Amino acid sequence: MGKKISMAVIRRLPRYYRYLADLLRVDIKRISSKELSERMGITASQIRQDLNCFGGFGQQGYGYNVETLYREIGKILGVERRFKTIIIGAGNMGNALANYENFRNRGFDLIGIFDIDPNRVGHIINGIEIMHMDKLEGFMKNNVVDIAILTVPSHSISEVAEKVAELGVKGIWNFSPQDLKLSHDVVIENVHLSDGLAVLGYRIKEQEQNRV
Amino acid sequence: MGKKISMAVIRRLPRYYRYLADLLRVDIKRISSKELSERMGITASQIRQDLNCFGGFGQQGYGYNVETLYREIGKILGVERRFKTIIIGAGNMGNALANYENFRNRGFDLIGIFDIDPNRVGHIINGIEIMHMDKLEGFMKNNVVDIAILTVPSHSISEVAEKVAELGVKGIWNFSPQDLKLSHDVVIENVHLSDGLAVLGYRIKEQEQNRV
DNA sequence: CAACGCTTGACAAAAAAATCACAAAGATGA
DNA sequence: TCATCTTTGTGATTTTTTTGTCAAGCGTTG
Repeated sequence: MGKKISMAVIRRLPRYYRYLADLLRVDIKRISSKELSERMGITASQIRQDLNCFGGFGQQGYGYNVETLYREIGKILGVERRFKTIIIGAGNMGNALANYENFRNRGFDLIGIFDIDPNRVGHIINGIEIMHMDKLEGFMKNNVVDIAILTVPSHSISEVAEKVAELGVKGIWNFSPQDLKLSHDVVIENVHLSDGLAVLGYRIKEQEQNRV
Repeated sequence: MGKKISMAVIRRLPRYYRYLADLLRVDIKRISSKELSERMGITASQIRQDLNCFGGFGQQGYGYNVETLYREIGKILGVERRFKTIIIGAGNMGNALANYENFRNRGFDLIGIFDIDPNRVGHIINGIEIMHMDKLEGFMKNNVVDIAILTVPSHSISEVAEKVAELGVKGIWNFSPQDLKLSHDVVIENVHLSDGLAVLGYRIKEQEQNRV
């Protein structure tokens, strides 16, 4: 296993995974890179090359078996593994994420929700009671927590991130507009929703100009 | 204006914009590509090349004037322009987005929220009353709507998207896990939150293996 | 005001990513 | 069974993106 796979490929995998799930749902058993490429709007060549990074799942003259391919990509992404997950920050975004059913299907088990606001503590979201931040340390010493989803205000993001990192979290999903960088070797995914919106604005502006 | 700017560059602009806002906040007047590169964790060369796509904002021996650069990037992204925006789907995610104050600062004015659920209609989010989907068409004929944020369930996403496209929306910000593709020339940004989470899972798995 | 140091903008080089093209192998059908 | 058709996997090629380099220009200092 010498060759390392580029992030560009990895970031496409969830998309393949989604499309394959769609195919399974409508009971399509096999798919060629060509047909998949048409559905996804990328080149067949790219699909073949991407999938080949992980081994030859396809068969000449036949294509790919949808179920096998789905399972294999799932394995690569780690869907078979369960990640114990907590949410810190039970505001609107925390709420929305806590209620997002898809996460469980993808291997992420929500086991705790924390907030600093006493008015929120005690409320139940999606079957889980919101705990006060004071309880975080104790909770994390009694439970293995793999991932912390941070939906706290910008001004406290780095403090909270440091804390969960020290307490042994393996990954952080950061929803604050502030980029996170930690000394610990914790994997971080920054989301930055509004960046996407800004790009949307740019593209609209550009299209309006081009139409003239 | 012959040369076209690559998406790779565009997608970095909001990040520059954020960092510059941070600098302004702490009253830093000037910044060199070298120092900015250290803060952002990218190469100085890339920063200079990116910024140069839009014209020479910098000055030899001095660096970049933070405020000027901030304003210029804002202009490129279209922050000075206002986008009239509606949200369709007042569930948890729609709620979270409706309450996200940052949007207004970035040029996006929320002027309407719609939902199909009669129990939600009439409630007020962030000063705006949720209207029933039946009212959408009338609303869009009486108001210019630039952007529709779609936080509806997957099964109705394409129907709703088609509708707002026909009614003249210029951009769609799609939060459903389903990729959107329309015939109309509407600009679409798909979000796919859970893709990011899946990548986080992959990276954690990978790091665990490498540590062995 | 001259000399020095810093930093940009531009171009060149390198690296990474995407695409092309085709031999090889399995599927299909007569 | 055999010929034909389809489609993969892969090395070569092209394109895109990132990084490196340096002359030229500006600011700063004495």
